[in-house]
Amino acid sequence: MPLIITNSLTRTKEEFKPLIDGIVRMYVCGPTVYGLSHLGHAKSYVSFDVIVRYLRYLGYKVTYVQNITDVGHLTDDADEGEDKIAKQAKKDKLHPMQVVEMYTREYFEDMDAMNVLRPDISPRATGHIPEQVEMTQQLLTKGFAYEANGSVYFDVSKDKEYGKLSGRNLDEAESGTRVDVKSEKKHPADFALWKKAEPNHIMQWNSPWGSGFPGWHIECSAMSMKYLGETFDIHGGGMDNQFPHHECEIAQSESATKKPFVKYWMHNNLVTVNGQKMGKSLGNFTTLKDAFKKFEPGVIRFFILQSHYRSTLDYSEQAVEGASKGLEKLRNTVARLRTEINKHRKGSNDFRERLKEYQKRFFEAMDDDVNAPAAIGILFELVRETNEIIADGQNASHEFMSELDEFFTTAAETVLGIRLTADGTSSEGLEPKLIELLINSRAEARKAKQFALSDKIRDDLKVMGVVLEDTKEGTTWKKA
RNA sequence: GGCGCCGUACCCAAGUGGUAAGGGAGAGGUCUGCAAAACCUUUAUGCAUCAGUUCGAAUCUGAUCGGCGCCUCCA
Repeated sequence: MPLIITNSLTRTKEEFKPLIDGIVRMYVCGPTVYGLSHLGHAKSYVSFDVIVRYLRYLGYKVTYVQNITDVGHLTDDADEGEDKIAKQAKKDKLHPMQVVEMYTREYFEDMDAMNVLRPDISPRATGHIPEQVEMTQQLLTKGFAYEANGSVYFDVSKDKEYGKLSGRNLDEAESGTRVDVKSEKKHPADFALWKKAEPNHIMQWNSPWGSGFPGWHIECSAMSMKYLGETFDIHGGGMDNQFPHHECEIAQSESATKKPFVKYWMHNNLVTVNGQKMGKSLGNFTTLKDAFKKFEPGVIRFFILQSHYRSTLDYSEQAVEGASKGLEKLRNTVARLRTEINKHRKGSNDFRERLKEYQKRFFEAMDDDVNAPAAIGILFELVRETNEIIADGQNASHEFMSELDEFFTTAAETVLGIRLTADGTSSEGLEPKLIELLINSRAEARKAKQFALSDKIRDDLKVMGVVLEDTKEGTTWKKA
């Protein structure tokens, strides 16, 4: 079964065939580091994390590049207004690079917590000013750009294909646009490659056109092509970046190289709150740091994966709560399965054929445009069957149980990045030993029918955030 | 105004022509000193509405209603 993905460029599902056999070169638009990441960011980076994981599982050698935008995006429309990072810096009384450094660290911390694998290369825009200047120069030389008053703009009228990703044409954009025509630009859709800086602008660099800073789109073109080549396989990002950002990337890149820029464009959909986009401007966002106070990071990841990457996901605490319970169910079953394996039970392998069926369906779902929610659904069907086998199973063999465990591990942990053991529960250190001691004392009290004492131990532990659960096999504990 | 998306149970959410996945919540049950947890069973004759195509439609076509995204920085 081949892997099928939706290509935003052709608006169809296509079989995935990398340009070079066995190798995938992939770029995803990273964050602008002037604030904490929120759930919307998480949806994008978790989605592409699973795509990378699955490509690697399929045997591709993936080079995954994701930029850090630490300069150049403006607060305002029409290439005017303030630099967002500089604005935040002024507010916090910090140097812009301090702001950038701080939020870059926070970003990686949040992603690490959600088990998002780090990109192979995390290039920063400020570290690639020469590349951006060079590309701008190239576009000027080839006649696709013009200089105006110390700034350089891309001339969209020179690019016949401008609009092919977003499906809009320039005439309509012109009549419908709310952006005022800026005198410097020849056409309102022209966009800045390089912006002249005012003397008080902190972040500025020398260039052939005077001191300034790069425009919003050039960094992704310059950095992706530097590390992945002039044509590469996958470019990803949020749907809200499709226009103008990705459209402009295509325009400037293909004008500069005269080659196709990207084979497959993949766009993740947005997180909504009561049906509305979660975003900075609306102020309806929940930062990951805040979400992690209520939910384990793995739960947020699981919640995101229960919707398709191309669908919106409506956020509410109730919905995440549901995901949390579901994840716990999956983990409980796998944990129980693992203790059963060690009992070395003898039995038949009658379930093997059925397991193969589940495996087939799981990978078919993943092959169909990385349908993680469908794949998770299949995993839960297997969870129910696994529980049944454990409950009445004199007949499941040790070998079969091991295969089952192996599949759960591969599917959940390797492919989907879902940790099957809860974060923060460790068997190391003094703490678990002390809890075991208390559990044993409580067991003795119960045996002696001293229920007041046994209940007090249970209640006191609960206050400390340790929950005891009585099962047939004895008492287990976990952190609430 | 232009381009595009969506409407599936109380909540989240798969399914894009063959008779409604999955998770949560709810209900019933097993277990249990009690409680919790866990596990099992159950829960949409129907997929916004109306019409059409078809042997067959949540899925295709048209219309209507409702919600949203992009066209400003945004994942």
